Amino acid sequence: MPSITLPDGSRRDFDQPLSVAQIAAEIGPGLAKSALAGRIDGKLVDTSFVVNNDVELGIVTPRDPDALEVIRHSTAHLLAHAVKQLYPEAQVTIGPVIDDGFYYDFSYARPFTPEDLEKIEARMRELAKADHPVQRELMPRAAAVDYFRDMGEAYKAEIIASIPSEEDISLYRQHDFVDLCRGPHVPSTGKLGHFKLMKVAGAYWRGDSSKEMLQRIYGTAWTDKKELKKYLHRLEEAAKRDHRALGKRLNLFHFQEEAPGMVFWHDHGWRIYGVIEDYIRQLLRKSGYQEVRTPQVIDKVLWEKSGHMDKFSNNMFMTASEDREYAIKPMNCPAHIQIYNQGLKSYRDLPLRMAEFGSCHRNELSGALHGLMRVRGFTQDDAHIFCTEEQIEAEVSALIDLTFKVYKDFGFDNIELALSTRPEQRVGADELWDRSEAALQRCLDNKGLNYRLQPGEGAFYGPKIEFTLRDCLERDWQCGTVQLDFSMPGRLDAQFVNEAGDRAIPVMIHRAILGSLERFIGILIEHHAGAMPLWLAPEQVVVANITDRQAEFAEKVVAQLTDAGFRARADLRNEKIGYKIRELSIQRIPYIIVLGDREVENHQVAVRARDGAELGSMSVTAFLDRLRDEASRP
RNA sequence: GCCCAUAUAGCUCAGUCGGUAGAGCACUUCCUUGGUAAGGAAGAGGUCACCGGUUCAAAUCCGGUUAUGGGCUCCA
Repeated sequence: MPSITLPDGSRRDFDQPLSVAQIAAEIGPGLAKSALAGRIDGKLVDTSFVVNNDVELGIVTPRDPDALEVIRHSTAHLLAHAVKQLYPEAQVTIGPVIDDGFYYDFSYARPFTPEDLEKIEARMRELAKADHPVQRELMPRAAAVDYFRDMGEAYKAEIIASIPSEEDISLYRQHDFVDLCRGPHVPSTGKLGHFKLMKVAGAYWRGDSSKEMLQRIYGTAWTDKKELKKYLHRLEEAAKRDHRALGKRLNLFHFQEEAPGMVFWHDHGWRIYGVIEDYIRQLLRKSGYQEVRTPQVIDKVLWEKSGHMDKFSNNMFMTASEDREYAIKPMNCPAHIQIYNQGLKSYRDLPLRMAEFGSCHRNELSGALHGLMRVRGFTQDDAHIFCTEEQIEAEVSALIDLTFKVYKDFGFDNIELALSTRPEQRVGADELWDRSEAALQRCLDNKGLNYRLQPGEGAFYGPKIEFTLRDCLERDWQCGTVQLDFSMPGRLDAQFVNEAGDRAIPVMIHRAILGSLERFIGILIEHHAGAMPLWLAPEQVVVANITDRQAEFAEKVVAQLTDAGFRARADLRNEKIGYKIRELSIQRIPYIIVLGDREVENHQVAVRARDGAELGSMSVTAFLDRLRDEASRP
């Protein structure tokens, strides 16, 4: 007879098998009412699951971290239930849980409209209110295939038929709706309610772009009303930070129809770009890199040799002149090898670290473009390290440290790592892949870093470590990358003379820290909501006079600030001070200096910080000290 | 590239049933010299994304193209 260990360590013995729901009721009526699922020895089960041996049991209530998973999954079923009632000809396919919610893919003759979504959501609420019990049943696989095929659910039948095992299939039934599912689910639809349908989009059947397009309905679901509201609020906040809107408002950059995916940088945006470039450049010098610059247009022959034409010709911009075909440089590594190849290298030259603010163009699919985040023309903070196999670990280790430092300087502390291993389409012998994957893994392990394994996600020439940073809205951005490459140096004839006097092929490490400057600036804009930290702000100080009488003094103050290396200007327009302050505040200027007759008389400046704080009057020297202190970080 | 939606003044957006275009902000000029988030008045500003079709008549209806947005796919 079952003996149940509860999460608090207490044990209860029962003299007959009981369901999770019954056990919850034994513990307390409140618990029985709020039970959504059970967790048996760490595995989630339905509340109807019958316990007949000794286990550890947790009751999943809305307060349990696992509750969201169950609720979202069940809400996806509720969505499919409503769609089948309203549009019986629609076929169901899959409906998984995702970050913040769920989706369900349907096959239907026409796209769902926003009005359809409203109707569906209303029906979902009715079904939830009716509190239909959700029941699990088992069916042999072959019978399940027939069952769904007879219902006209060809996609479901296909999914079931592709499940390899011969074990029974579990189905979940609620009212007149039944779906294939592993579960678990909430005991009845009344447990659901804090959800909202978000949008419809197209999605390929089985994620394959050669297969038909389905209608995907996205929804969000939470354990209570407050959580749902919090999520919707977070979306609003994210929308307010959209770098495309801020880029326009702050006059940083624009895009236009004639150059899709290519940035027109305006003065202020280009200042940010320049500050970042200067920062990286100064870091490169300290870290033993040489900086180079390579051509934008290079004969296609080089790209054939490197293997890029083979794999990426669809995404490369081509041009021709005098019967020669050229590619617009999509990446910098082959060009860097050309520099490396000038002059015979010795093992004493290694490691040789070569960096470039590499301007690249890739003809990304039009539908993939997205503001600064996904562009066709961009600049990588790229570098390649030529080294021996023995040097890999030290180099990669230093790169990991360097990357963390850069992110920290830009205000990102929350960084995740991933190790991506050999993809299906690749160059190089498996033995090389074994060695390079092991080398990266050793680096991560030796540093004691946690990382996610991403099998098959490596580059075609080697495995990689990827750095993902999380911004203040908890969104993830993959930026940095360290890639090992045992193939390309050999393909492009890179060599060095080793200690024995023989020719050997160096290993190449590809690495970028920011990724692309364009994208990184987009991330910065959103992370800071346009209010760039002082050292990055395009305009650091604006000096505003109250009347014409202070114009001359204002110019003098600006000159002093500019001489000290700060980005400052005067706002001498014939406008009231309140008007100027409002406008400059909207422009997110870090410091506004207000000058009236008092300041002129005392030879002081009245300082107002971006957050609205008035810092009082001080001498220009004192203000400069403050600026220097703040801007010296990093 | 695929699915859906959108495109009107510099910006944000209205524009009903097909009858030649409207607001706020910004801009220009004038008045105002005002102490910490919008002072007042006047003025100028549009081939309604582009190409074609229907119609006596198209911002409006239809088709195509381009770009953008939300997804999918892709991402060296």
